[in-house]
Amino acid sequence: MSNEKILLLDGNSLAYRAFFALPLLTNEHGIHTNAVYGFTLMLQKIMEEENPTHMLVAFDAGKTTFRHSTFGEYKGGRQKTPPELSEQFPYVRKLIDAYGIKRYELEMYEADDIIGTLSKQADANGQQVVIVSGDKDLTQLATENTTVYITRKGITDIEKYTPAHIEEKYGLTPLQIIDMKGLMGDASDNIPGVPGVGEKTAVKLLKEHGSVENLYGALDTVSGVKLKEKLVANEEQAKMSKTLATIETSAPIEVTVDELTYSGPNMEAVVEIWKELSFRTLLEKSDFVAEEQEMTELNYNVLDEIDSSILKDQMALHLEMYDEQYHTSELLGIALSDGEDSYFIKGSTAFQSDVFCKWLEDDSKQKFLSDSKATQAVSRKHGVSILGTEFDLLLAAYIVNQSISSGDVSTLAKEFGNYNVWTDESVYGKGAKKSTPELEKLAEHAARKAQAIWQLKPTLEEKLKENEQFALYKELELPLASILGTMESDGVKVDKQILVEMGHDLEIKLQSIEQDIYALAGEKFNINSPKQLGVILFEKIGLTPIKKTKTGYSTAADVLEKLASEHEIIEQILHYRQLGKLNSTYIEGLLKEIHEEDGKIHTRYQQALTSTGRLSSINPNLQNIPVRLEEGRKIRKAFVPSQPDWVMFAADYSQIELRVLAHMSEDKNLVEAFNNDLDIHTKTAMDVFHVDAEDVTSDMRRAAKAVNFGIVYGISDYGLSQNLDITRKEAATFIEQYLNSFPGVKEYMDDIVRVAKQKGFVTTILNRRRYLPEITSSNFNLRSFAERTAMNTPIQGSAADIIKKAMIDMAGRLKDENMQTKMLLQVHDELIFEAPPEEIALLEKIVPEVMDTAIKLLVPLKVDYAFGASWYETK
DNA sequence: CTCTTCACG
DNA sequence: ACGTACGTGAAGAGT
Repeated sequence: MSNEKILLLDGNSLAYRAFFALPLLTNEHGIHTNAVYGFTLMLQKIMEEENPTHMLVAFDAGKTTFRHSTFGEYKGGRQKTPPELSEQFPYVRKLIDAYGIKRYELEMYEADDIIGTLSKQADANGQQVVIVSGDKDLTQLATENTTVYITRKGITDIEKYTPAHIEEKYGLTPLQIIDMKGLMGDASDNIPGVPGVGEKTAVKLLKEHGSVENLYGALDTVSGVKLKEKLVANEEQAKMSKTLATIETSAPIEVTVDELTYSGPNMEAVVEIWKELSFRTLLEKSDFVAEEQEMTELNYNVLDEIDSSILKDQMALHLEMYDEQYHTSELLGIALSDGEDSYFIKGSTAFQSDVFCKWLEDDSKQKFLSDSKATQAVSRKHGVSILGTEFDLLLAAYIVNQSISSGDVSTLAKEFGNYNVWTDESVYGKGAKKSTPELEKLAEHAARKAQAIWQLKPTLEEKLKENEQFALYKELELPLASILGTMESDGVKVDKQILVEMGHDLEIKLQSIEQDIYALAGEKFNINSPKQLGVILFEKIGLTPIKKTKTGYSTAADVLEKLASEHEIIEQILHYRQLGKLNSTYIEGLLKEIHEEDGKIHTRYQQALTSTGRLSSINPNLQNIPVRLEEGRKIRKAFVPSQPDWVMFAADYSQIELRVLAHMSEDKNLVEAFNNDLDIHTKTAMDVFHVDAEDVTSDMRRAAKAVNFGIVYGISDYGLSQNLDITRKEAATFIEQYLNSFPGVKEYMDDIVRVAKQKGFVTTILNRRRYLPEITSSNFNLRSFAERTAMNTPIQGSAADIIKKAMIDMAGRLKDENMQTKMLLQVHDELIFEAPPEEIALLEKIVPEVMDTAIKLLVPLKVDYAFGASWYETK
């Protein structure tokens, strides 16, 4: 008996298992990773448990095997390997190589046969063998020395087949498993067996007769007329099936067991693959990486004051805040790093140093930051404007890959291969347990961030240049960050009194509607609870549910509107909802956000969040202040200029997305329509309905408008039918008519999807990217969604590029003209300013001019503007 | 912490 | 046949 242990793995079978057991995961480049990930987990677990001295992973080679000459339809009718899995096999092989494990495949033979041949050899040598597969056929190889592990549900749950276990489970010997397969067949390999004989019958027959051959030698003794008939009719097939199910144990392989020695992984190579595939959990858990992390030396000093000698011409700078809301958060300290040495200065003491403040304001001293907008905003709060922002890790990372999961330095650093930063959560804790750590810990945490920012600059800049996105980052996003920071810091004045009064009115109305609803329902309930409301409407009152959600009846507005004629309670509920929303989100919500000191609201723009390149606005969201309904629109009366007699000035792009579409598709009809400044919805209606301009009814224009929206969103007949409340067929006709009238648009849409499939991403006018891994998915839903996104993102994203460029130009122009006017808000296609009255005339000239010429398109851009005493009046 | 609803472009 | 319009954030309910 040898103390060697041979581990033989069925590579194809395990990769398949992993693939179907785990959800489809992808890395940032859209490569699917779930099979590789699952395979890795299996490998890790089994090696840890078994401690093998020899290892081999066997693969199937090619499509045909010697079994096909016995039976042409062997494995016939099998579904093609999904492309999401096929693309992962090269990585599985690379991974096995990195682990230092031998792998083998052989023309005309399956992985089973390689494993069978080797296990027989090893068995003869008296070596211990463990076979791992997801395929139960392999259990025929079990012997006293050989155990067969078959994966059960999931990826790490395993059933161990020894001869004893097989005896217990089926009452058969391992070799009789072959006979069992011969009789019952195997649907997945298309092995026919004897029709009508399943596992139960097969086992019973084999217990009596021992083997297929013996059974057919003694057919007379088989009880049951039907069964006997079936056996007689399928004798040839049964014998052939047995042959097919038999694993070859003397395949002409060119490796021997002795060559399979396993001497441990090359962890560096393994980690390299993990990084490439973004296996974050494994990387974090890995001792190797942890060691690597420990090995990194960090020279950092905690300073009480700043000495001019530490301030270099280039430095990474990080302001450590207690929480994300940097407008109000406590400043915990400042970290600096020059790549060699790092420093930490507690609290805001650094800002008391003249040397430091001068350094910050010196344009020739380059600062490397992460989230320059936040850094500058906090510094501004301490009376210092940072100049010389040379690098912003957050923005660079976002441009390289829009799907970065979070903005903290640790996450960003990990994303690009730097594991030397602790997560904020591990330092501060989370939820109620969140607290500031002791000084040393805090200092090292912040210093590590500064050092990582320093180290990552070259990596990120190289990637940006490689992708031809350096200009987008350096000339658009980076300068925009400063402008947004100023807008945030300036804030917008909100008249508290107006909101409070509106709130009182709303409360009174709400109470009255509430009473009406209770009376109509015959009982009190929580109107804000869709669950309780559903019970009242669809069970108590007996209305017909139109739509369901995962959790019950849908009570969404579009559903209720269809029921409005059925019962008068519906109208009341819709009104209650509308007013309730105004009161809770906009009155109470906004009141909570007004800063005591200045009576202003300071939203935060998230510049590295959306997948299209738009901004988003939080705490509070000022990009969704009501406008469509008059009752809500009144909220805008509370948004007023910060100085007496000043006015609010708002300018918006008209139809920017359709103009972008005209530009990108170069559709003649659409380009001409904009060049002639036609009403685009009326023009669309004329083409879709084949009527003259004067015969376009308001309904036709409304439908045309919906079609235009649909085109921008990535058209689908279903979506349009829902929006217009028409049948899918009618919607499909509209779309067809549209695409006939605008053939360039159709061509563009087809092209963009094709390009997305080929490259894996789509781009905007300024070369912003969005990766769309799911566009090649075999899942219809995922694929369709990605296709619509491919059509929409270049349009929405290019529109975002344009207004961002306009904001930079606008800020420059206001400065050049020495104006007092302040840019306050951006709402995707509009800019809101506050201005002294004497500057209005100039604004009327320069705002449209600057916005129109931000980026030159094939068609003109059009800007509408208005001004008044409050945001409400800018219409 | 997820789901539903609803506000905006 | 599949079952969806694109992009966001906030509030309230209920697990």
